[in-house]
Amino acid sequence: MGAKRRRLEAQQRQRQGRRQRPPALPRPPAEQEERRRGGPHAAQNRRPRLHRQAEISADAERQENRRPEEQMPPLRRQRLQRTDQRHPCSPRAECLDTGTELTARMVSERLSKMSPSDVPGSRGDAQVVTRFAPSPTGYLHIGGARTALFNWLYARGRGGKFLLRIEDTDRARSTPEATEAILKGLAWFGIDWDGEPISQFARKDRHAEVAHQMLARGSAYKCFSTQEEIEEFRATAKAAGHSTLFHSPWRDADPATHPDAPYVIRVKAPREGATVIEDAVQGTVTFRNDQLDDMICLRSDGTPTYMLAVVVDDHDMGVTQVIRGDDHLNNAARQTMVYRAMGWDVPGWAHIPLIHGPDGKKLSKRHGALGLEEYQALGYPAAGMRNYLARLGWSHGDDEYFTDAQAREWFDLSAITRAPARLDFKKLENICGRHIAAAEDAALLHELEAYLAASGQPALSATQSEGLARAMYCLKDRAKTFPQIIEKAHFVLASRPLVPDAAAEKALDAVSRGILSELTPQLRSASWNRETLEGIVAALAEAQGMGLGKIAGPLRAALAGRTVTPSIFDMMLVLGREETVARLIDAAA
RNA sequence: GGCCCGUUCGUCUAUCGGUUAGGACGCUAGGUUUUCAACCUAGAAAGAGGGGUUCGACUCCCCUACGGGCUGCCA
Repeated sequence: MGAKRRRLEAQQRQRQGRRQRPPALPRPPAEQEERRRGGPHAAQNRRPRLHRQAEISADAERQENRRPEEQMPPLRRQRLQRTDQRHPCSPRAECLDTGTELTARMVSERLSKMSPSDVPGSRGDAQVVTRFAPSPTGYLHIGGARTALFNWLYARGRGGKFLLRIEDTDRARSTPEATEAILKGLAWFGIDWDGEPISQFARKDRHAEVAHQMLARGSAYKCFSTQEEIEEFRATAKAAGHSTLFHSPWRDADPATHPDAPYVIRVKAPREGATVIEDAVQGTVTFRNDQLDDMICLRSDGTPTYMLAVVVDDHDMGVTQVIRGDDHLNNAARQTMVYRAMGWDVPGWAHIPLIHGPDGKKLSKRHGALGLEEYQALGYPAAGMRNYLARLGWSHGDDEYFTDAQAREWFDLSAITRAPARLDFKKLENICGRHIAAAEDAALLHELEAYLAASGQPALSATQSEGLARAMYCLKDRAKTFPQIIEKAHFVLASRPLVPDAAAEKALDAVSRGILSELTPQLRSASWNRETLEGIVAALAEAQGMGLGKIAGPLRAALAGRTVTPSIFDMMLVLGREETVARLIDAAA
């Protein structure tokens, strides 16, 4: 309920933010800076904040949140991770030791080794910087593709930068193949990114460095509690019906009492007050700090946790808006603690709802296509996918069909819906059909050839390709997908002698064949243009005392060997006199 | 258990307290038509439930129900 209102407020704020950069209300320096940099958030909320702040503890006041990460396959990803992850045999340390070669080869090492300030989009510029941060553990999920699209549209529509970061810190599940699949998927989708993709794993030393800086600043501490102790605590708390948030006994311990044992570094989170997330999509979301625990930043093996890595990377990359799945909304509050601990500006947040299957349930394998490449293999054009996906969960008035340029111009975080949307293949097809009809013939042919390759079908011969190019004009306005173009293009892809399918066979009965043979001599001497051909066929129909429809059926069957084709006149024009006559003779025989 | 988010036609959505609740996809019925697609006309189709606030709530507040997320030395 309050949602809508919040959204409206956010919109207003956003509008203001865009017009008048500097925030209207007084905010802490850090926030102002952030607002100046970012678009949306910038404005985001501010209004309720004043009151709230009064009741929030001093250090909780500048909370905002932000942070990125994430990526995509929100839906089932969690499940997979959970199961995989809890696997007893996935000790991170081991993976780290032996997994070096797992680093995706497509992820530039050079970049990975750059110092933070060399990373594209580094602070300083006032421009918008967004990023897409997928985990290379599989294909590019359709939901992830949409997240990438939103980030891309937002940045590109504002002259900003769109970066790509591969979250490959899970050495056991990350593979170079998956990274490649993701990059390829994005390339097909038509989304380009600035600079080289960044490997999160390659930045682990920087993450550790930040963890130690927090330690030095006193905003983090060493915790020597063992996992067994923590588990035991949780079990007991749960049994007693209490909160399972773990409060480390080492939080305020005297360093002199520190044992010589493995430890993790935890953020010293505020325990009073609240952390407020100003989200461009979700509105103002408040979390009581006593609901947040001292999350671990650095594991006992010295590797960073996702919560830390994501914040450090987004900060170093200069990300101004974090647009990700709403399954991370809670994380935003926790990640905010790291930003505050380091004294960094919190980016603008935008947690978008996930995509559900046609039945309203979380998208899963039983819904069919999950990976973007599957959609390519199914024959949907990329432009149509972009349009459809952009419109799913986001709207711009009554506009349903639009170009990339319009999407970039119109896209706005405040117009994103907060409820999850379902995939509707009928509408997807409708939109795709419009894009195919509007596409240029040559471009369509290229994409169609890519479709054939992606779906494992044989490539076109030079003759077929040439024929398709000539026929495209009469194929594209009656097909919604590439398979449909192929179907209707059978007349130009097949060569004599044509083998009619059952339906076409039926149309070529004895009577029909007789009529066709009367047509042949007339066509031999006709001038080959539409008017003449239409006149000849119409005259023949009249002479036979039948309508054009009666004669078009057999003619269609003879020319294409199919019953679903372009107009018979278009086929004759594309095929030419010689081929047309030859096919009629074949059929009449 | 605790915290957070969500809920308008079948689906995607519009709606900034006052509308006959609009559009699109899909569907139904007609029309056009050389098949398919397209196109034209018409139609069916929605505010989860309950309390408030208000002259007036889809819009604001609360509760309930249902759905989702988080609650890890996962990301």
